[in-house]
Amino acid sequence: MSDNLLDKLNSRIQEDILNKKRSVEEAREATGYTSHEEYFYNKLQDKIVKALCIEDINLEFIDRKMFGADVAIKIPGLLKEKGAGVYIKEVVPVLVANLQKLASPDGDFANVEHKGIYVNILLNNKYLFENIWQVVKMGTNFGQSDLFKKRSVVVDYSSPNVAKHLHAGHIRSTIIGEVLCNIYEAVGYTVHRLNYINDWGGMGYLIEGYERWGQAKSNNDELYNIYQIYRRGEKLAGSEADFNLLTPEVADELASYYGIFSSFSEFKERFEDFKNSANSRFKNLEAGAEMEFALWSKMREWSLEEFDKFYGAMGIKHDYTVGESFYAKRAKDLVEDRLSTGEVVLFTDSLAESEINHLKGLLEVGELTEARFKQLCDEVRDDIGACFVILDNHKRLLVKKSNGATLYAVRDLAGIEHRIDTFRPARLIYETAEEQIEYFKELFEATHVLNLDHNREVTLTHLAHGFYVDTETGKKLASREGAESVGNLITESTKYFRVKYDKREGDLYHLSSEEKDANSAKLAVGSITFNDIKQDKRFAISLDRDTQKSIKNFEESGGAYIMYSLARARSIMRKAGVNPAEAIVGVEDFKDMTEDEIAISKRLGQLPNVILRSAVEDNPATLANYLLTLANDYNGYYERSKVLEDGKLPYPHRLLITSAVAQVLANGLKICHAEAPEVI
RNA sequence: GCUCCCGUGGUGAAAUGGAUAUCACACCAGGCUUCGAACCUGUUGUUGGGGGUUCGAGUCCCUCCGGGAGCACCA
Repeated sequence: MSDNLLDKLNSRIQEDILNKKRSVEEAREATGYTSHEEYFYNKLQDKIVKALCIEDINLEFIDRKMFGADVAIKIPGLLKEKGAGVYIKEVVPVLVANLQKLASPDGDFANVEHKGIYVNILLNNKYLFENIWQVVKMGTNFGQSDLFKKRSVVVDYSSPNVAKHLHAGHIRSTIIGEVLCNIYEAVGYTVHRLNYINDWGGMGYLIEGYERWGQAKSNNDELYNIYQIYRRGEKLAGSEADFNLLTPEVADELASYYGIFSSFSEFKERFEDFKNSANSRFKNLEAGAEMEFALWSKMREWSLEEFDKFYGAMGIKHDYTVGESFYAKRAKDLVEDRLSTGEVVLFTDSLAESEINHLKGLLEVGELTEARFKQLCDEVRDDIGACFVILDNHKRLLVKKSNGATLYAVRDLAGIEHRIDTFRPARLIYETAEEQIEYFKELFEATHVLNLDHNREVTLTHLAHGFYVDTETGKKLASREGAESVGNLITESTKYFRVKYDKREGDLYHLSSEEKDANSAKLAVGSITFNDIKQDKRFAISLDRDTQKSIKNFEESGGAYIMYSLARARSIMRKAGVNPAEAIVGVEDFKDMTEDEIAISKRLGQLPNVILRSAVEDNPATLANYLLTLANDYNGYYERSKVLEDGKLPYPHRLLITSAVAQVLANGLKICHAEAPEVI
């Protein structure tokens, strides 16, 4: 064991990770699994598969009003093999004949008919009603499945930077990541939620900056200031044109940071001096020097404190918070190890020469312009002396600078190695903004070149979400504006809902002020979440500069709509005051089920498969849209069919349906990270 | 310039290659003495252009047009 402070810290972190891993696994096992085979939809499919002796069938619930049937069967494989003409004329009639044997007025199927490429089945209402029963009987387990049992997945989401503020992009990553974790858990995965903090690259600048300009304010704002000063200096030192645009005031301000200067070259010198000090700070930090290490530890804490406020308000809890620093040492070793095996390559003059020859070839066949060719050649020459992982198509991933320092890419590779070896996951997922798409593609390719994924034993996935964009300009929000939104979003949104509460009248709303606040916060979190997940994650979400307008958009995203529907259903159940399972005794004839009830029954039965689809497609929007549709179905039903009349229950089955809808909405919302208040 | 992503009503979105393209918001017209009106009912209005593959295309392929992002020895 080394005396290096960082090594000591990291071995403690490693121990924590292993302990936490055990408790995550135990918690998963303790939760138990719900068999996917038990569901109405799957039993129905099984019945049809057995009757037809064909495995590859495709079932779809359809609208009885429109098609006069409830289920449409398509057999894609056979359709393709035989061709549509033969399939319709010869195959479908046989299928229909086979299934018709099962149809009877008292059985499950009322009628089977041929409609083009489909076989349509009309179900008996009593059979459909079993579906509703199943929801009520399974309760909170309804929707869960065991399809990915005994497999684990590591999800890396949120991933903020020390000394920077959380910006709008982090909100999306955090929300989408969290909901995806819930979805994976619902289909049986053991899920490891991981937050990767960028706390290493650039820390030399922050430490040196803090020593020079710090005001001991001990928070993330302070660090962000220092970071800004450094960035301004770097930008000016890099461009004489920008330097010449300096106003005297700004020049004076910079002089107070970097020292007096009277020309561009002098400023460059001052900045160079700062940079050199910063680099030696970083070397000290890496070596575990006490002063630098102590300051770095504090800085980390200041930033984490700020991030935790947001996570706390959103109710997000990662299982592991791991810094880039955790992988720093392994990253260096990884490069050295793989240099010796030849998987990491030192870019030499002769390699550069052959690369330039390749570019010449492209120039000759006209794939490159002369200017582009020159630019690429310069890049190739710059790369001499640095180390790379060589990828396909003449791409290369930089892993070690010519001055010997490693880069974030290597720490990411070390991170992948560590996660794979620690968790042995079936999947390793990164949820970030779309700007990193290319980078992750190369990173994963390098992972495979180095065989860190054990011959693709692990599926690596980068999920990219679109930016929040400014409604007016259509452009990505600047991070400063984003930071402001994060600070305000939740509190402002909570206020917005609180005002609505105060406008309410009636017995239902006699809540204490604290209860109203707590419920408003739930509505705020649920609405913000829904706004992020209701659409395909790849798309940009526009955020108005006017916070009030943004909040209005959140409400309209549908989260509040679903929560309202649920609160109303629950209210009816409270008023009825009976357990639906008891009320239903005696209801035997469901011939009178309305169109609404038939539609709702089929909709309810889809939840398990909707969750499964969300999991397989890594897309929370599928689930979110399903819940919106169900809430919509239910609200229409609510208006048309009363459950209670004068406090009595003339149609007990309506209470059962209400109860089933409430259960499905509640289960779905929970996965969507939106907890509905009892009273809205 | 090169690479990637996206074009569906006025707006934001949905739609394993399949039936009459669905939903919300907005607009307009109705509906609370009625299980909770943060709701419901109704009206208007849509697959960027052009080719192709297919029995069948919003979905797949080509091309053009439009919007966004990435192209650091930064993270």
